[in-house]
Amino acid sequence: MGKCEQCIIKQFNSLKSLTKDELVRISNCKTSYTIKKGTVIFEEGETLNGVYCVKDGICKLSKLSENGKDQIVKMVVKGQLLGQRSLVSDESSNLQATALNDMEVCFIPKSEIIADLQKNPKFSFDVLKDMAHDLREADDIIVNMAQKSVRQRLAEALIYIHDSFGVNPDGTLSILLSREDFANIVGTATESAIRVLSQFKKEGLISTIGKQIKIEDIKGLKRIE
Amino acid sequence: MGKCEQCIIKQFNSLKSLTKDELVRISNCKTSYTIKKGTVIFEEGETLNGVYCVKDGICKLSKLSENGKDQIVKMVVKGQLLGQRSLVSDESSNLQATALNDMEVCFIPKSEIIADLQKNPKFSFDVLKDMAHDLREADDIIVNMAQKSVRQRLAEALIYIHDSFGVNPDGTLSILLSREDFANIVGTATESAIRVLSQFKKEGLISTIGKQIKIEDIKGLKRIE
DNA sequence: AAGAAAACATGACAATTATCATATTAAAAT
DNA sequence: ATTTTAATATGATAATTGTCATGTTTTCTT
Repeated sequence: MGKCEQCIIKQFNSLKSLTKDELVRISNCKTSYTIKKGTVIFEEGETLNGVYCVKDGICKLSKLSENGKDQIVKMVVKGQLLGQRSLVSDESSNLQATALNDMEVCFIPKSEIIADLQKNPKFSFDVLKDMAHDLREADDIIVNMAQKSVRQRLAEALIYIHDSFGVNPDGTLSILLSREDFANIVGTATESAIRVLSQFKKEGLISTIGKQIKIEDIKGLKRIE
Repeated sequence: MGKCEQCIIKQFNSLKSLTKDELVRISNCKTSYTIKKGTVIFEEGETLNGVYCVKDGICKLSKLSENGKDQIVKMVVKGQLLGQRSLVSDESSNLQATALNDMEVCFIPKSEIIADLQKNPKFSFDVLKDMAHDLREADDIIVNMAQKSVRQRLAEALIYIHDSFGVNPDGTLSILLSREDFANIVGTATESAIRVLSQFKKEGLISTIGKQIKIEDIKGLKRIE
């Protein structure tokens, strides 16, 4: 029983519906990679012929807009899959994936898994549930982007990162992002993100230890309007 | 062979993978409705126990934000399904559906179609493809909302409506929206939407016949930065 | 350890967008 | 047909956010 089998089950929780045989076969043809921080894993427009299973590290999924800014749409962490949509659609990727720190991934060729998707209805129904959930999340992001201020969006981004990816033993956010990354998550200028974070600090909502951010008053952040 | 069978095949183009037997059965248990303009078909938080198949008319899918504004996330027209996600997820709807004009719909109970989704792998794979496509579109909207100006977003909304839903014989957009609806699509104040549309008119990019809008210079709209 | 480069920070100002006030016009109701 | 209501329009102003300049700190390189 390969290590990939366990890894894959945890994340893409749809994969729990695969049979043992299916998992073993997939596990056998995986390839492991180490990806260095800052590396572009795949680019916008690139055709993916498989999925990456993230064993360790974090990456961002972003899309370049015409004004040259890179909008971060989603972050993928240890225990999740990268490039799921390539399994289902023949279109090229609409997003770029970039490692935010050193990563360990394993690659599963599309050819290995697509037959399961088409033959195992329970499996594909589970994947469907996953996508429906992603779609719902995307709706929420659209509304936030359209209706909320930079201050609100940044507060929510901090809360989201805190709740979804957790904190280090010292209470700082476990994911270390540059100010530019924060700007690209909330869709604002880097200077604006810096200013708002400074403001949060002055107000005692967050504190910083070097580049690390610690949320001091999560209720206060939630109260921002 | 019921009329619904044809209707359903056209739109949710995933339904093409259903067998004839499956379609006939579904067709038999459908219920037809007439929905008047302005009617709320379902609300945010409501649990849907089926899908609506739009035979005629248009509706908007929107989500109320905390500031009281209603962000339009998607528009559903004749030949499309409404509430697909309820088939797949047990979560309640995150969106509200409101008829933009008088509509003809038929309702298919979830119980009738869910078994097919779980037993017919080709069918559910096709649905999966559809959702992957929707997700890609949602990414694009997020980037637009985050990175583009109101002027750009409104120009793109006009082009989108023009290209996706077509025009009347006199060249006006076939979908008639209020200025407030336009504001809620691009995520801005009603006054701002009105101002930008007036500006477009002054610049000769669009013209108006009453409330109807006609695109006069689509290349000009696309050139807006 | 010193220098170069990148990231962070902040001020000054411009551009964009929201809000409030108030007309004007169009649509609906009686 | 006339009143009432809702939608459209526009000005004035405030608030938010972006851009450019510049300085400081941190990180990386050699």
